[in-house]
Amino acid sequence: MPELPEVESVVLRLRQTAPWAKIVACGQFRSTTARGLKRALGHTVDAVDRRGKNILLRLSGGAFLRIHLKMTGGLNVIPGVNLRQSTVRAWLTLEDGRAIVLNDPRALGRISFHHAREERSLFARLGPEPFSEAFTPEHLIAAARRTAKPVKIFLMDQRAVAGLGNIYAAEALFHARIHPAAPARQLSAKKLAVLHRVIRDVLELALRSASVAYEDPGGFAEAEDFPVAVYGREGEPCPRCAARVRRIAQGGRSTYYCPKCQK
DNA sequence: AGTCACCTGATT
DNA sequence: AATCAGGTGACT
Repeated sequence: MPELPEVESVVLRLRQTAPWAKIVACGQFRSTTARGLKRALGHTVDAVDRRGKNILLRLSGGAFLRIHLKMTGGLNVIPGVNLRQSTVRAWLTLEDGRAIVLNDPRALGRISFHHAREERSLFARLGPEPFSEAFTPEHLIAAARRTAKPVKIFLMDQRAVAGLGNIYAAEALFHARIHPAAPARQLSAKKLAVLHRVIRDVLELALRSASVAYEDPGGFAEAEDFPVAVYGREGEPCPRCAARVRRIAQGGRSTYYCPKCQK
């Protein structure tokens, strides 16, 4: 999926399509894609929120739909849904004819219906929003002290901070000059304070780039001008020191880093 | 913490 | 044919 910046750009775009007409029909091609979609019928979307990488469509009556785009999902509002389009996985048709469509080539994206009271437990294990006041250097330091994970796994885990994925975790560690395999608990408070700051910097810059993404209704477009330093650049020169970027596997995923800058 | 599972498409 | 992909939850 899109990581936090791309999800946020989807949310901002959805908000621009308000006011919303009543949801009058819905559909999905497989049972696993969505749960309880029909319970949204007759309601309107009152607000669109984001929690970590989750999109929340708050409905009249207090319930909400939780949408997770996973790796390749996209959420679009279009004049009408084209069910011949192979990436369409689920849709909500509005009374004015428009449709909210989950497009996802890999079909990993999920939608679920929840009552308002379920929100707390649903996100109980999700860490603070990176731009919230709750996400302080002290919070990151305390979380790091509690884990045995390598720092890159720790950042992707969503419990210390919500919204980082494979790309921006690697990019943040590059800018903080921290080796991705370093145990999080062994990092100094000073290093973690730097990491805290670069997480915000990286996400903010990515968010600006991501505002032009997701124009492609068939899926998602890559953020256009985010200056990727190491991700996907195995063998290419580090932009800071020109050493070759290295790729290692962590938790079954690729991690990219500069072996000279990140000790 | 690593591995698999969920899915499909692009690339080697 | 095999490997990889911006995620995450359920295993071991």
